[in-house]
Amino acid sequence: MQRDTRQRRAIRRVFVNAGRPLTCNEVLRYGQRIVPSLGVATVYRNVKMLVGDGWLSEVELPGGGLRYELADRPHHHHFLCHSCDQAFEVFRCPDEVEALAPDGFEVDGHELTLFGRCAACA
Amino acid sequence: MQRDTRQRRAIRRVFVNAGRPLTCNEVLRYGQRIVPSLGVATVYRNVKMLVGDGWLSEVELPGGGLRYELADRPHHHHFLCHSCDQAFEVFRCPDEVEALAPDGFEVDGHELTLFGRCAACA
DNA sequence: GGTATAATGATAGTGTGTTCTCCTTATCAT
DNA sequence: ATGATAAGGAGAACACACTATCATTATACC
Repeated sequence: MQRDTRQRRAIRRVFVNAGRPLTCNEVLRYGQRIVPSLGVATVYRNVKMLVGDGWLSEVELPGGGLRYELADRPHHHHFLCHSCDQAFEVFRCPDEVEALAPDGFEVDGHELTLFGRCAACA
Repeated sequence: MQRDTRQRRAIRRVFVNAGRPLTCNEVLRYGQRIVPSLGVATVYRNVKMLVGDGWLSEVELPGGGLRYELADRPHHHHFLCHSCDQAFEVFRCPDEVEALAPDGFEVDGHELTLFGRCAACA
């Protein structure tokens, strides 16, 4: 069975409100504003489950540390602020990037990450 | 003082021969073909030192795990094979990627990673 | 409301990648 | 060749991100 707990609702709400990829740690911090007792294990468990359900998708940006975002977002890329370490979405995408690979290489995806300072930090 | 040891020469040679970004583990494995007794600590120590000297630079690709490559390479991007987990260089680059950032964001770098299967794995 | 049990949360445990310790070895200036 | 000491290597130690354990709590069905 699947129960609709306060914690799970809080975690989903955190992602909907954030509108950017979040680490489990960020989910924990933001989630605790809604449900103060929220624990790490619950965050990891639920994030994993939501990925399994196809509601979240994993985002791996340079710099390590898995992040997660809503799975239903249109194709986009990311901006990583090296001041606050937050990731943001970038909706413009250069065309035909996948044609850049050397001959003989099969491309099935790409990730473009811009680095710098976000609007809040700049 | 700085001594020119067999180990250090081997590590440099590994990078020159590889022509692609390497993890410390890869450096260890390849280096041991030249100096079989080569140990992990030595690899980490020397890689760190070579980065400090500006001879190597760090490459952070999605998926975690720091890689290192020769610092004097011209601007390029990377291809990450999800079959053998090796990284390769991609020398073509879409222009003006840094103009894609949202307003108010200061961009000072970018990383474009293509995913797929390398020529050897495909 | 009562009950079965899914889910939580504190904490211990795990795994992986990296660094430290410390004794031994090898390099280089003499 | 000798000696001072930088560097190496084995293994212990560490940091961290994540997972498992298990007693307790809360949900949802009756």
